[in-house]
Amino acid sequence: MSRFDEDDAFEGAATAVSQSLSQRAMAGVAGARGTAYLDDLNPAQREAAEALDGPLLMLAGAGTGKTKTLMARIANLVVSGRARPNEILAVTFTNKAAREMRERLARQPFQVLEPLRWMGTFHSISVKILRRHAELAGLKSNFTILDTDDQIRLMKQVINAANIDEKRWPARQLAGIIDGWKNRALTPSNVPSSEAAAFNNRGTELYAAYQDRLRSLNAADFGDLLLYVVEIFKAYPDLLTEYQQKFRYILVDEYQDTNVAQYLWLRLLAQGHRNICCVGDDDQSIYGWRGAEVGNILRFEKDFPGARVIRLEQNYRSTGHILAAASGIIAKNAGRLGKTLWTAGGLGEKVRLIGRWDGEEEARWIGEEAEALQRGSSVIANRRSNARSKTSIQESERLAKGGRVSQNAAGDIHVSNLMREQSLTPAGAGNIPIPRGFGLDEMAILVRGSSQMRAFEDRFLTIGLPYRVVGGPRFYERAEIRDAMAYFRLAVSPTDDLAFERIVNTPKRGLGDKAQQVIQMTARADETSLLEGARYAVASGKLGGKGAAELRRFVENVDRWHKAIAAASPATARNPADDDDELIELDEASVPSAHDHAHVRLAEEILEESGYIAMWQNDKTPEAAGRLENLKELVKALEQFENLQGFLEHVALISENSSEEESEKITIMTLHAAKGLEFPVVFLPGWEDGLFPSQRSMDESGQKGLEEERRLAYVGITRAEELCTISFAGNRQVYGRWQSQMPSRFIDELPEADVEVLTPPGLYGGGYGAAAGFGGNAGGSSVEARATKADVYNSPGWRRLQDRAGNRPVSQPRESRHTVIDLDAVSAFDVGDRVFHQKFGYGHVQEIEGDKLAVAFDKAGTKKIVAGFVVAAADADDVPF
DNA sequence: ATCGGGCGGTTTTTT
DNA sequence: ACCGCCCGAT
Repeated sequence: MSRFDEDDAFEGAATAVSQSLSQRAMAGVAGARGTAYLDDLNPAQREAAEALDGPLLMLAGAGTGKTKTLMARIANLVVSGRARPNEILAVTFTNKAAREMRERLARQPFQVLEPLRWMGTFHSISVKILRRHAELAGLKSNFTILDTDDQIRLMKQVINAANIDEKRWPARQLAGIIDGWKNRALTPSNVPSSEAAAFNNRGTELYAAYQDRLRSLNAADFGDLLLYVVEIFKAYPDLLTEYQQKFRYILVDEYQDTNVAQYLWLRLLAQGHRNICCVGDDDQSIYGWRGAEVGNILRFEKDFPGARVIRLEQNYRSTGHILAAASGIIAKNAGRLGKTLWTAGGLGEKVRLIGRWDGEEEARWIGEEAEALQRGSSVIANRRSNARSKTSIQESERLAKGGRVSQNAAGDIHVSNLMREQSLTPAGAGNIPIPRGFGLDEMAILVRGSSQMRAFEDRFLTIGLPYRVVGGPRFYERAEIRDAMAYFRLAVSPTDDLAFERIVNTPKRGLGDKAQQVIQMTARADETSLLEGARYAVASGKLGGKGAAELRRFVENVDRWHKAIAAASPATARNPADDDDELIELDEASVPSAHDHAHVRLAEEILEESGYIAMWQNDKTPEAAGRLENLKELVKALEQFENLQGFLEHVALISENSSEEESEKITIMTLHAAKGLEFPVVFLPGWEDGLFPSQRSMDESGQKGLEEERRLAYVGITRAEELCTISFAGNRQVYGRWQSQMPSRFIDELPEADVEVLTPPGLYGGGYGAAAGFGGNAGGSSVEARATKADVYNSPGWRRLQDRAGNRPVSQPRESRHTVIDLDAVSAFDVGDRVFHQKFGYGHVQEIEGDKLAVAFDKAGTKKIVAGFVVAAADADDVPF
């Protein structure tokens, strides 16, 4: 299979021109007169770009010009003669970040002529290193990389082999546990005894078994890639020294997202020279749930004594009000490194806050607002400026009679002189000023969870508003793509048993469980691959009937494909251990710029001859056409590569949506996906307790979880450049059930002075900010504060709104049967109390342990819950639904 | 061997 | 409400 230099060959194409130049221009940088690239940096940026030696932590807030600074720093490293580009290790978290940095570097006024060969993700760099020293980890250098899907399937096998009921102990859960261990750089023998109880007391045993299985398949999962490198470095100090000397300077982006394994990886490499520059923002750490340790960044100065810390705080992205709102929220978090964003620009628009009746209306309002903004107005400003129109006059009359909220036929809320009543808008602002007209692709809707997306898609389809969903099912994760890839994998390495299993009966070849068992048995008896087992099973007559004939054809096909591949790539014979940078350069230089496309034709043949294409052509379901399209796209993507091996390696580490259309569309994506992006107009819907902050985060991680949610809120707001609109709904369908929602506690945390409330009175009674102090637990009783908000939904304004809703079933919001308990009010419960939990329903308190309760739920069994997230319930008979 | 109905699970996402 | 998975019926 492919080796570590092949992605270089791919990336190499883009740098081919500078490549040939590099042989002459050893200085590595051209176009830089002295240090001109430092000129347009602000003082902090400049300091960070010039502090080249020793450990440096660059705390770069959102929109503070981090990448620009990094570019200058890299140029500086090279120009000052401290390092050649290939002696700089630049690590990013995602491929996207690596690609962007590479492109950005290419666009600089100066040019680093040699490529930064060691710029990439933790994983891709690890693979590079690991392919050279695979045998030290018990692998061959052509090991395959399993993705999550393979991983789960393998784990299922391990669980079944251990005679465990896979129903009660699902593979996904085991995968989560093992991933967690790998993230913390724990090998099976290192797992602390305190965690021995994991997975029915057999976690470590299964972990060991899984690792054995992987090794016998010559495969590694994502976690292994990092873990093995760490293990090798620890076990072979001489080798580590080599790499320490090779990477004279280390740059790390998004340091707040690193997990323990990545931290150790970096620390090992940086140990000698300590020339490590970590860039990050503790306030944007939002991946704790998958093992990221904010602690890494908080601890930096202890890890690297004498480290410099430079803060980039001048923000070039957002207006003053937006920054102030974001800062106000994040200030509620404890244990920050501390950073205050400021801007030299103006205050701009206030952050706008609006409540709606339910999720559908929220989507409806945002859709209309998006349309209005295109014309440079706002739905609300619009209505007002149209005060002469008939409906508006009627409404004005109604308002004059004391009605404060009305609704037009479309169900829109018309807002009266709310602003003046609430004194939240500068006096005399008779209109809501909208800075300018915005294009749809300047707008984004950022949601907490993908389940929220559908309401918007539904609505936008109805009104014909073009939208784009980012982060849907990834191209390379689609079934048809994975099937096709399995064919390619098997053709490249006929011993790839996982690939064999996946496609031996796809399309249907009459090979069911029975036949596949025979193949497995035969292969195991001969200690050989499934393909060989199949060959023998057919030849020896162990397998008969029409399945056998099909299987024979299948085996023959694979043989033929494999031969074709072997014939086309003599390079496979080269020993990867010989590779070093110089050799790679020669290789890249000799790559013909115009590939002949033999491997593309072969891929087409494979898909044809296997009957896979025919399978979808015969499929009458509506998705079939799309799947065929995707397969075409896959084949097309192959053209970018030299051979199938290189392609497979690339895909193993990368997943991206390949089709990127250009037309004007509003973007819908999750807050997580939005990190690092910016939009002039941002909508942040669904700010409701339980949804955002997410109930589950809080249940699972308590205060820590809440703080991560808060950082997510911070990330969301700081995506906005000019206009940021937060919204919430009073009712929402969750898992098919209608639930009444309470506005997010984060809304209370927004600084009043930076927020403009567009919500009709009554929808948010008690006045904005009435509940301030909740969550900070400094103020008075949160119980009261929350109760006040719950009452909002029984207020006259709310009722009226409800009556007028007309076109929908009016489901009376459930009355609060319970009082919400303060996060810290543990003593509020006794053993035996009846409690309610948003997700698990009703139950009785069994045990109290610090701030955690053990609750026996009626339906969900016994769970440990943080006390703040259950509420006292009236009595056992009082069960709703 | 293959199709369909019932059942449980259900965030966020990368590599 | 929806999706994927497993088992029972064809």
